[in-house]
Amino acid sequence: MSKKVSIGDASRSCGVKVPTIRYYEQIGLLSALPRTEGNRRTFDAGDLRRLAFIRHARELGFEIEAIRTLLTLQDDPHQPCSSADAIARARLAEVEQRIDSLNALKTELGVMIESCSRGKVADCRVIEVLADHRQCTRPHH
Amino acid sequence: MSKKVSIGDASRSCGVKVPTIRYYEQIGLLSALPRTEGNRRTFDAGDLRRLAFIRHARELGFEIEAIRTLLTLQDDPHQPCSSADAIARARLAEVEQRIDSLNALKTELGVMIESCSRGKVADCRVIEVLADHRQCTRPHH
DNA sequence: CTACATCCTCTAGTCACTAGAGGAGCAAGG
DNA sequence: CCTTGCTCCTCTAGTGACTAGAGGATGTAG
Repeated sequence: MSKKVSIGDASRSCGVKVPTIRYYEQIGLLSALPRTEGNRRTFDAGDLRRLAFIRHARELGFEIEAIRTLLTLQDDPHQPCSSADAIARARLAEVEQRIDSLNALKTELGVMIESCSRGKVADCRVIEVLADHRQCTRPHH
Repeated sequence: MSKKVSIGDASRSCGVKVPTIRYYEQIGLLSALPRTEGNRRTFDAGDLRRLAFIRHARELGFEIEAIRTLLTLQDDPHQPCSSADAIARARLAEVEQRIDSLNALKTELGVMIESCSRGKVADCRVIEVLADHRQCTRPHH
């Protein structure tokens, strides 16, 4: 009934590389896809939605195991969504921490580059700052 | 002459795990460390500096190969420091990009969590947003 | 002298893919 | 019908930067 597409089409329409799709099937993130007579995988609209879901979640930095949980939740819409909420919150916390440390790093790199005299390595602040942790602008790590 | 310390002491003083130190030696990031009669690695002040340099650079997100380049620059202070500068600049650009995309992500996760009705999965915005890319607050990816 | 901590080497596992070999299916042009 | 060339298949191995564990040797404190 519904249109079936090839792995190449699925790849193009969802923006997930062909080998990655096969990998997702292999690890059971996509359930075993039906094959044509010639042993080629076929994707229906549901498979494509699932694949797009995975892609989007990966882009947001969710780990495969977290996505696996989200997918099982999605498969049973009568469960309370607190698990999904918890996963998203944990991810948010991670992201916020990462942003903080990247900001500290940005400052530090900026200082390093600014103060590089562009002469010889002997005077190079990039090397110097890396060599001596105490020169960090902030004791962030 | 200079005090020699064990791998455990080096680990504690530099904040790099013991197996990681051995790994760095194995890949040639630390040159082969002298051994005691009992075949134990010994670290002098120079080795510790080098290790601290590596640790710091890793914390700043430099890749091993970039660090290898930085270390060879450090070993020959008469070279121009433009390579070190270029590495740092490239890294800064990466960091800035990463911060931008994490900020976009943070917004998105925030919206997802905010609007989760904390009911059943059927109504859960976390799942819904992940399932449908078009609901993203910004078309950042 | 006996615990026990620390060290050694070596292999294999992690995560999420990515690359490549070697071969089969399929659609279009000649 | 045949060839060209694309897509697809499976399988194995490689990536980066470690981490875990087995199995054994060495060093140190009581």
